[in-house]
Amino acid sequence: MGATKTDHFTESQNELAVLAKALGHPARIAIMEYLLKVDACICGDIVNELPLSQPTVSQHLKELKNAGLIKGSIEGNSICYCINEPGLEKIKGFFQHISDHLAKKRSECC
Amino acid sequence: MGATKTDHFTESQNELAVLAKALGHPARIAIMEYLLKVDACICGDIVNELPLSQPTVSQHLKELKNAGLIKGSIEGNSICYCINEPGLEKIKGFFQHISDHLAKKRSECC
DNA sequence: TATTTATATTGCAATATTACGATAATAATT
DNA sequence: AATTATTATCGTAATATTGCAATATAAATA
Repeated sequence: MGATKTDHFTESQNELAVLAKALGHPARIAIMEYLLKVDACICGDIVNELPLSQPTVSQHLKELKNAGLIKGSIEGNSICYCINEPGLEKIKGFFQHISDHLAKKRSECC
Repeated sequence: MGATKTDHFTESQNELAVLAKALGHPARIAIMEYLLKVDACICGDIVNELPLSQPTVSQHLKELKNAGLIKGSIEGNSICYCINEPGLEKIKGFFQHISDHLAKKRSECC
């Protein structure tokens, strides 16, 4: 055991879980916030912003990229990272949906 | 190693990471969706809805509760679970914030 | 072409997560 | 009081994640 039973859940559920999981680490939240703060593509000084080694940061960036939350394009000998909107909209939509639903039904529960 | 360096990040970053991590499993997404679908407190048939054993589901419910995404109150000999709005609003706010910010700056990036 | 700069990959140790059988705990019912 | 129903906890095996040193890769520059 130890492996998630992904094939027992819907594609949508797995997809949302992948997105949420990618954000389930403070370093990756910090990366997203930093990319947002600088208001543009940022070419690699993310390592200086975080209290983690270069290989570790690189790994976190890879996970965010795999999940579709950021994208990186080669820019000379450095890499330009920025937020990938479609991925973000997908997970935002999930919370919006829940929130809208709750607004209608608030009184019935607990 | 293997332990997250939580003390190197802000409280807000850690808090968001905890919420996102709690949703980083398809079973826990499925639980949230189910609680939403039934429109009310649900007394324990979550186990029947999921392709997982009772102890495993109980563990997932505990994680969602610890993260503040659901709440459970004792109702006779069963337990009434439902979505905890404040936790949900917190993580929704994070995505809303990013989304709003991106809407303004879209043209500058990538 | 050698060197520097920037990022990725590999390998490994420490720790965390996932899943479930067995069992415990609690309250309702008989 | 014994039984049943419902949920939680313990113990444990399998797998995943986290973090970093060492190393590799790739592009710019001297």
